[in-house]
Amino acid sequence: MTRENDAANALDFEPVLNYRVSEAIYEQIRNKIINGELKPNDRLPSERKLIEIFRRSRPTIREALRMLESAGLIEIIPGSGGAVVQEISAATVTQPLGNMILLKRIRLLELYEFRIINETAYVQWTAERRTEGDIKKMQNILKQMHTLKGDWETLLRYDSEFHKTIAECSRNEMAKIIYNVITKPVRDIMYAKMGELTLKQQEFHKNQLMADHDCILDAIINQDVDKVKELMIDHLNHFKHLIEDE
Amino acid sequence: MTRENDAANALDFEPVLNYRVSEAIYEQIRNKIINGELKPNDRLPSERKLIEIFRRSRPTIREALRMLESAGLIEIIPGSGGAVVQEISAATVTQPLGNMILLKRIRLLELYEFRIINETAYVQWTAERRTEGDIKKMQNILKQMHTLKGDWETLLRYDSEFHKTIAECSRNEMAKIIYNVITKPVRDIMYAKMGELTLKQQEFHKNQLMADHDCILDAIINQDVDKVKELMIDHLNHFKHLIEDE
DNA sequence: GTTATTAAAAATGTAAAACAAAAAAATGTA
DNA sequence: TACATTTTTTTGTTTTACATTTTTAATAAC
Repeated sequence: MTRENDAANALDFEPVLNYRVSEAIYEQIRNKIINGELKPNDRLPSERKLIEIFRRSRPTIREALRMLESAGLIEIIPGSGGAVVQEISAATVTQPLGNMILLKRIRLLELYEFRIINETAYVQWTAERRTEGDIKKMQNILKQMHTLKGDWETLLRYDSEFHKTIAECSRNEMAKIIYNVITKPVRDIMYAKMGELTLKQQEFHKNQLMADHDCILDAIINQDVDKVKELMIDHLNHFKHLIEDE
Repeated sequence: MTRENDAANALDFEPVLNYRVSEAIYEQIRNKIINGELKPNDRLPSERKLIEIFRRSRPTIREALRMLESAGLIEIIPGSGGAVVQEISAATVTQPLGNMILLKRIRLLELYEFRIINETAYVQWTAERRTEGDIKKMQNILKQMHTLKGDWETLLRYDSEFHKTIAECSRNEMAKIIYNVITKPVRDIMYAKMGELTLKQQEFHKNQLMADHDCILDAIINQDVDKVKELMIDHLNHFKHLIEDE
């Protein structure tokens, strides 16, 4: 830190940005969405009306709309007037995260390491806070899994649903968000790797998966926080090797 | 799942998208960046040249560029010809994730709970992986903090820098991202709350803050993983009440 | 009167031409 | 060579126009 920087920080100066009109328009609309003035399914004024409102040309307006769309904040349907404010989804985060993985800025092992400590926490919270309804929901998923003869794809879908339910039952909104964000890239790789294994190996993993889940749910029901933590760590470590050296 | 859906899935149909020319151009350029054909600091052709290459009008080209920019893949500097491919950074994930947190209106206590389990993990990783350089960096921050007489604002800035350094030294890219996303909303509230306290209370918290940090750094240096975990949990719990009932 | 068809209106998608502003490159001068 | 000025290039913005698609309204048929 230089002295100049300290002085600037103290005075709370900020670099002058937003010199582009389209960015300024983007900012204004974005803020109204962020602070709730514009809610999901609300319609923005049509392009022509936005021209009148902002007193700017149509290409400029359209560039702003393109940015909003790219950020996942609106969806534009031609013909039917006005862009529609979107319910923000995990995809808006999953996509750039996927980019980072593809460009090797994040190693999958780091992501998995991160997943382990997070899901361990979620399952602990769930063990503490689970309701009768939660238990029924999780039991149902496992029951369906057991009656399943099927392929890996469907099995992994149920596996994902089980973990997702745990995240939801943790009653922590951040847990849900992060779960959704992390899951996709990790699961994409795991599914691919699973296909490369022999049938015997696949069978082994399948049995392990279901046994692990059963134990975890038992511990959740018994609210055995320490045990559920250990079980989840073991469970995730069982499948860690599938994404190693990637 | 209906039978129709299953049939569609089996045939691997996908909805027809990309009807917009600007999106198709965006996709083409994005793919060249993702697969490495275009590397960071490479320059895209100028808008005029892109018009010739894609044989499309300028507004269409510009909308594609605006999308690429919005995704954090390029930066456009006026005058100096051509958009520059960006080194993809955590910011591309931080921004939409930040949007999500703001839009989901997550309760601060949930966010803080999430912060505790995450930062506890980060500090454990850091204790395991810290280098001599890491230690020096953290010692430096604490030294500056001790010589500081100042106000809460500067103190909290150093506090933030200490925690941020821990996240960075954890050598997990997700840790950095999540730290950056969580920090700001939590810290904004804490700073406001701190101002409402009496001078005596402020002094007490100030001393606690610095004592905690010293202990944590000691444990990091000694690579005492269990202890550092306890210390971080205690440290964050000391300040938890500042955001309660918010 | 109700329904189906058709035409009009409105909205987004795209194109072309023009000018402003700012940065880089080229030029000329000392 | 070093500097200042001019020219060129590039992005930012505006205006006008037309194509395409969807919605709405009007019209015709039953």
